[in-house]
Formats: sequence, C-alpha cells, structure tokens
Amino acid sequence: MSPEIAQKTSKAQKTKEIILNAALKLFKEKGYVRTTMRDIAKQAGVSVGNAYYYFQSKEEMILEVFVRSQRDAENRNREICRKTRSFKARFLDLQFHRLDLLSGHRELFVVLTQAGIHPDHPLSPFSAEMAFLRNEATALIGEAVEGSDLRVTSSLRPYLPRLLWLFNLAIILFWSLDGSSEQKNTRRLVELSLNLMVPLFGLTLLPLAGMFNRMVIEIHDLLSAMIRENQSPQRAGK
Amino acid sequence: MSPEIAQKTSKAQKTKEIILNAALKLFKEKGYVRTTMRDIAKQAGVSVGNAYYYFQSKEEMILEVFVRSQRDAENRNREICRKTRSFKARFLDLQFHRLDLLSGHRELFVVLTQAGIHPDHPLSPFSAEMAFLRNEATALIGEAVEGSDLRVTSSLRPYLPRLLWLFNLAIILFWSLDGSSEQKNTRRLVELSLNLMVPLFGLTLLPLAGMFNRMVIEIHDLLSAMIRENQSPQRAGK
DNA sequence: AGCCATTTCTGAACATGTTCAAATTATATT
DNA sequence: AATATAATTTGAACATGTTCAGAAATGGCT
Repeated sequence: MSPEIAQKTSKAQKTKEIILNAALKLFKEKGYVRTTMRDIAKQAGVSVGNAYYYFQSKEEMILEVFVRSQRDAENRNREICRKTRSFKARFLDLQFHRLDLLSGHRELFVVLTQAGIHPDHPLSPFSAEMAFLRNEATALIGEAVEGSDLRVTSSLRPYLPRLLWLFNLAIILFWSLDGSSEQKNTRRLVELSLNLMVPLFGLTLLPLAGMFNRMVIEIHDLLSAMIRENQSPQRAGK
Repeated sequence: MSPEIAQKTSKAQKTKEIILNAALKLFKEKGYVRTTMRDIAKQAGVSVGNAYYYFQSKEEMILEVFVRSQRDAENRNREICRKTRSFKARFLDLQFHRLDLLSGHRELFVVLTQAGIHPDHPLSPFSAEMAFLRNEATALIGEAVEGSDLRVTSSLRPYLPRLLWLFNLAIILFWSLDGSSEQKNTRRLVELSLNLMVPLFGLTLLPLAGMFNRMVIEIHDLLSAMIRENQSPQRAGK
C-alpha cells in the first residue's frame, strides 16, 4: 500500500525533494552518466553523504521518475476506458501516453533497463522491491482488457494482463533504444504487433486451439518464474 | 574476414593470451564483478596499463569467450544439418549446444547484455564492431533453415535468418537470467516457442495471409533498424 | 533549561575502471 | 653496429560511485 519504502519519521523530507530535483535537473541538462554525485550534491547544496542518506544509489533516483509517471497513467487509463471499448485503442493510448510523458528521460530508462538485467537488483522490474509497481501496472492493463472488445478464450484471459505487461517491458526496452525521430519506429512496431496479436488471440477461440492455448499458459508461467514475488513483509523471527 | 580487429604486427601477441587466460581464470573463480583489473594484471604478471594495451576495457575480455563459442557452433551446425532435416531439431541443437558450452559463463553474458543495451556500445550485438559476429551467426541460422522441413511462404523466407537471430538474442537474455537448475526453464521455453512458431509459419502459406506476412516483414525492418551496419572499411579521405 | 535518543548531515577515505606520459624493448634501416 | 622508428610496458594519477565514523541538529522528556 505504501509506495515509498521506509518513509523516515520526521519532518525534513524536504531535503529529499531538493536533492531529487537537483538530480533530475542535471540529468536533463548533462545526461545521467555525465552527472556526478558531487555535481548533484553541490547543486542541491548538501554533501555527497547526505544524498546517500536519502537514496541508496545514483540509480535509485531514476525510480522516482518512473513512479510519478505511473500515477499519471492510472488516471489516464480510467478516462480512456470510458471513452472506447476497443482494446487496441486502449492499449495504444495507455502505452504511448506514458512514453510521451517520459520522452525527456529516455536515457534514464536505458540505465534502468541495465539494472533490470539482474532480476535481484532492487531496480529490476522483476525484483521484490518493485512488486508494488509491477502489480499496479499489471492491474492497470487488466482494467484495459476488462470490458474491452478483445476476443480471446476464457482460459487465457487471466494470464493476459501479465503477458501484456511483459510485452510492455519489451516495448519500453525498444523505445529506450529507438533512435528514430520522435521514436516513430516504436509507435509503428507496437501498432503492428497489436495488429498481429489481436487476430491471434481470436484464433484461441477455435475448437482445436486447446493445445496451443495450454502452451501459451506454460510460456506465461516460465516467464513469470523470473519474477521475485514480494516476500511477506511481517516476519517475527530473527 | 579477419575477426580479430587490429592484430598488431609483431610477436608478443602471447602476452594477450596470458592476460586473457588470467582474466578468464579469475572470472571463473571469483566472478566477473569481484575480479579487478589489478587482480588480473597481478595474476598475469604484468602491469594494469599493459592489460589496457591489449583490451579496450574489462568488458571486452568477455568478448573472446563469445567468439570462441561461435567458432565451435559453426562446425556443430554443419554436422547437425547433415543428420536431420527437421528445422526444430536443428535450431534446438544449434541453440543448446552453444548454451551448454557457455554454461560456466552465465555471469559474463549478463554483463554483455548490459552493454548490449546501448546499440552503439562496441560490445552490443547491434554495433558496427560486432557486425562480423552477427553476420556469421545469422548465416549459421540461414544454413539451418535452408533445406530444412520448415514450411513458410517464400516471401518471408529471406527474413527468417535475421528474425530467428533476434529470437536467439532473446533466448540468450532469458538464459543468462534463468535461475532454474541447469537452466531447464530456458530449454522448455525455447521448445514451446518453437512449437508455437512453426505452425504459425505454416499459416503464412494460406491464401489470405498476405497482409500478415507483410506486417511481419515490416516488423523485421523495424527491429533491424536497431542494427548499426558495418560502415565500409576502406575510406581514403581524412 | 538540561539531557538523552534519534534523525540528519558532513567530508574525508575507499575501491576500482581507466588514462597517460614516460621508460623500455624490439624491429628495421643504413 | 648504430641509429631511428615503432611496439610494448610501466605505475602513478585520475574520476567517480560509495562508505563510514563522527559532528550537528532536532525532538521529546523531566
């Protein structure tokens, strides 16, 4: 429920804001790599050590950008779901509204992706620490699927949100590397993929598709094995 | 044609071998991250600077492992293609023979993958520097497709090697993160994916598949846009 | 006000990949 | 052999993310 982990008790959370803003400003100006922790500290008017009091690492500062965009995406999704029942339209909008928001921060995503390569890295989309974000995002996709015009066999339906979330990860990966102007290629790629996927989902309704559907589910399970679930937070023992 | 770039002229290429072996030994013993360049230099009995004379970076040492495995895969592929016409069997063998060879070096691949996230990074599978490896690997897959029992429309056929090479990248990514014992999950995933893909390729032969086939080709093109082609090596100008 | 615990903050020190000017060694040329 | 050029090697210096022991500030309590 509480997104910010370990909110320290008392007042001076303002410092964290200051440091974060300093960081984001510099990231935008000089890029992530060329911004040093010393730069950030100086810009924020604090010591290097203080920055590390609020952030576990330089990378972790990136996370905030992502969290903020997700909050925004939630509202947006609700809006769109009211406007149209077309699954394709919903998914495209959800995806691109967010990417547009983040277009100033592509480099940050490259770094995030690099971290994501280690499923145990706190910033990996598969990590336990990211469980809340992952679940929120998956639920969001679930909302877009629900009540849409997407035709798919009911046995597959429960797996769709997560499968689409994984697809969404792939999109973000492609997007963060996409050198085409305004990332037009990403747009086109997603549209094409949906054009291919939606009819394929339709095929799952055919009488002989049972075996294939079961394979899709198994693929889902294998991919999901990469996910580190949130271990129960309350543990009494040592 | 010449895989090793910039083979310096004279004798002491032996030093490079020594340093490389020292590095690989330590990587295996203590892991890539915990092996420092100072460790490597000491183990090889040279100075740190000397290691940098032969390798552009610590990461670049990883490359050798990969190159060596590719040489091996080539022979293996020829063998297998003689033994069976089954595309699935050929591809599976090609894929897993290589992965088995590399199973002691999974961590190295994680690092390589991280580098690969930047298409311009010399170690990225998409980079110009890697063109020769990429083309070799793609050609290898082409050999496996050619003369196999794979049923697919001829308009798609020329695109298959590269599409499958991209698929192979995804597999390697999954594999390098696969925590299941002996990477069984990877094996299963590839098998399932092939079981899904092969019939889908068959569908491309249907009379109404034209539009879908064209979409697949366009997806191929979009993904290929990520690739930095080898700029012509011979340039007279400055 | 005085005192203790907790939170917040500091800056020097550390680890490690990388660079570089200079020293050394090898090779080619006369 | 002598010399010039190129290849190889060195180790100290650098850059930067991160840690850490302790200083300063804050808050609560009597």
